Formats: sequence, C-alpha cells, structure tokens
Amino acid sequence: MKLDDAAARLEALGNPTRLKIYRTLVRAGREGSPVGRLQERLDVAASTLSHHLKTLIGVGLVTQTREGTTLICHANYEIMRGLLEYMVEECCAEGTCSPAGIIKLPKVA
Amino acid sequence: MKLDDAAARLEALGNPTRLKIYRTLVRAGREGSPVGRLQERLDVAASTLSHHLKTLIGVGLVTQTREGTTLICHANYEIMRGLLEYMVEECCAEGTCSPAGIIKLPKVA
DNA sequence: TCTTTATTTCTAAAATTCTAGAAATACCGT
DNA sequence: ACGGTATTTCTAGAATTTTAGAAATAAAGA
Repeated sequence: MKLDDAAARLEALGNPTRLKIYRTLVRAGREGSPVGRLQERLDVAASTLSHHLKTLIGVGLVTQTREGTTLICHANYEIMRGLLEYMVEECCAEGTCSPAGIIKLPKVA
Repeated sequence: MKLDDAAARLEALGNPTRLKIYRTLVRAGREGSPVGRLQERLDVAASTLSHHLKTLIGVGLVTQTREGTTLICHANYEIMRGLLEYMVEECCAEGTCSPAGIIKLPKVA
C-alpha cells in the first residue's frame, strides 16, 4: 500500500462518525447492515450518513450490495488488513508497538 | 482507548505530510530527529511543519525534547501500540484482518 | 402505471484545515 | 548584553469538510 492510500484510509477512519460507522459494520458481521439500520443506530441525517459512507466506500473500506430497495453495507476486512500491515511495517519500531496479544512473526502465511 | 481519541489519532495520521513526518520519526529510531532535519527531508515550510507537529503532539503520537536550541522529535510507540490495539479489537473480525505475519494470541503479555 | 420505501445527489451555509510569510521567542556562545 | 541559530506563534487567504434540507433516483408491489 502506498503512503497516500494509507493516509486517505486513515483520514476516512479519522472522523468519529465514520469510525462509528465502520465499527458498527464490523460488529454487524458477515451479513452487514442496511443503510437504514445504520441511520437508526447512529442517529444522523440520511444525507450525512450517505456522504460519510461515500467517503468510506471511496477508499475501499466499505462495500455495498443491493437487496431490493435496501443497500447493505459491509466492512472490507482485506483493506483494513492491508492498512494495519502498512502501519505495523512503516510506523512501528521492531517489536516496540505490537499491540498486546499481537506478535509479529518472522515469516508466517 | 476511547473512540474519539482513536479517531483524533487516525485523523492526525490521515494527512500525507503528517504520515510522512511520523514515518520519518519511526525510521529515525530511538535518537529521534531535530525539527530542522525533518524540514530538510520533507521540504516543507518551517511554519507548516511546526503546525503539523503540533497536531501530532496534541494527540500524543509525537513528543519533543529540547537539546540546546534544537528540538528533537520522537515517535511515541506506546500511543501507536494503543491505536493499533484499538483497531484490531474494535475494527477487525476475529482473525479476518490480522496483517500477514501478525497473529492474535488468546492471552499473552 | 402509481405509490411507497430506501437511499442518494444537489445545494448551500458554517466550520475547519492547510499553507506559508512575517514576527516573536528560546537558547547558546561571545 | 548582543548576535545567531532553531523553532514557534501570529495572521490570513484558499481549499476542504461537515452538516442537513430538499429534490431526485432506484426498486418493489398493487
């Protein structure tokens, strides 16, 4: 991942509302969550939510699938994985900032 | 770490110039880097750099120590560790987005 | 086709961020 | 105390972001 892509994704997550959205989608699990349910949960105007979702979708952190009239949102774990990988590799000292319970191994699949 | 703190730190890192600053400081290692050297490396106006550093310092990601007339900047790994921990715990599905080479263990110190 | 529900796009105002020149401050050596 | 180097603070303009109401679009069902 390039620095500019990482920055764009960090910026997308760096807004409390968008971070809440993303976290909610992670908790929604594999089935995801309709936009409408997100709106109820987060208590934000529909247009505002849509705007934030657009940002998250734009950087690849969220995807949408349509099911009839409702749009289901999903967290994209692959992108998040890449972002965490970038941060650990580019922004951490060897072993110094591995989160507790997380260990960096030499070479594991 | 609270959601708002995590968001503030992600936002701080979510600007290409600031992400470059932070990455440079990580690469500078334990001894850190003077503001002036950062300025040469990143080719940015002194006042602009100072402004971005203020942001990073404000969220705890960077610290400064004075050595005579020069200020030395250091990456704060403890805060970064906490941020990564937050992201893994709050924004990842179990095992789904562990970066390659990183494994989440049940309970390790 | 008309209605309803779900969501986005358009629009615009308020707030914030980014940038960098100029002035101010901090510290050291003489 | 003075001069020089390092860095910050002040200031302000340009650009971007955030917010949400209103209008538009998409899909399903009667």
